[in-house]
Amino acid sequence: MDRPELGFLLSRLMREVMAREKPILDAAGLEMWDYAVLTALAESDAPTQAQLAASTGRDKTRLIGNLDRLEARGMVAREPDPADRRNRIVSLTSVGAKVLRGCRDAIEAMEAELLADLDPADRAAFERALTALAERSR
Amino acid sequence: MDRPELGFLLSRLMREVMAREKPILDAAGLEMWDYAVLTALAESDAPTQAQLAASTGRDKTRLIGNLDRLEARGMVAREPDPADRRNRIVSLTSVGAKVLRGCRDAIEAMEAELLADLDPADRAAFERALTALAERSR
DNA sequence: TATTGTTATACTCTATAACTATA
DNA sequence: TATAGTTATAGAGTATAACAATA
Repeated sequence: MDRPELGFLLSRLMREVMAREKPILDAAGLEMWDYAVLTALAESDAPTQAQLAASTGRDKTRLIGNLDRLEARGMVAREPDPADRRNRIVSLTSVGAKVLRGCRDAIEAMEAELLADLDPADRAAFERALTALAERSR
Repeated sequence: MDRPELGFLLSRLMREVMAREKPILDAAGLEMWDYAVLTALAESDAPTQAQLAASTGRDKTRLIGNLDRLEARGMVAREPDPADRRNRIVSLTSVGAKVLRGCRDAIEAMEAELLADLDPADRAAFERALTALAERSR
């Protein structure tokens, strides 16, 4: 039979990674999307919610529920932009940054373990190629 | 900021691959899951539907709709196992094999194009590592 | 009684379209 | 009127549990 396809291999690996991330996020009381939002905000504040939705790939209406929960728990702040009060500037709070840091560390450790058995050269090439390929979907 | 995470990169790439596969499958009138089922059956007939569900990662009840459609279009056959008539042996028909072959060729071409820009050594390492990693999720 | 396949029900997630407040 | 955010509605996808046939 033929070599397995990229989509097949990726979905398999994706399932594995998500399964290993889930207990980490559960422990922090975060959903997968909450985590994606916090990660995006760690890079820089979002000038509008619509922009945050676009940058995370989340639907703008569904993003609201995540922000509501994260704001209620003090992890993000939403403030009206003084220049145009229709916009809400979304930012990470120190609490959010701390929670994010904890998850990120645990996830990095999980990834290191997942990749540990690979030949070091293969591993570097894998990360390089994956980064380059992921760039395409912009 | 930190290096992007595996999950982030994988989901990005996954989205790109799926976007590129969609028009190919649309042209054949197949859903993503139909294609996964045909692919699994190409390797070998499924002795039971439950087993086919397990091997494709699909829910056993939702598999039924896919099989209904594929059977109606003559792409798969369901016959009761003479040894235990509760079981349905699912097999690929010649029509199904032909449709599958067409999609597979188109998808392989799409993948080749997607990977074309990579350094050849990186590409080989990427495929090797991805295959090894996907193996873990069994 | 236990198991395979099927159907039915409820639940979650997603997408679309109204609504409000600002401009 | 146009846009950002919100809410409400409808649709697709998923999971769970009941059902029929066979063992």
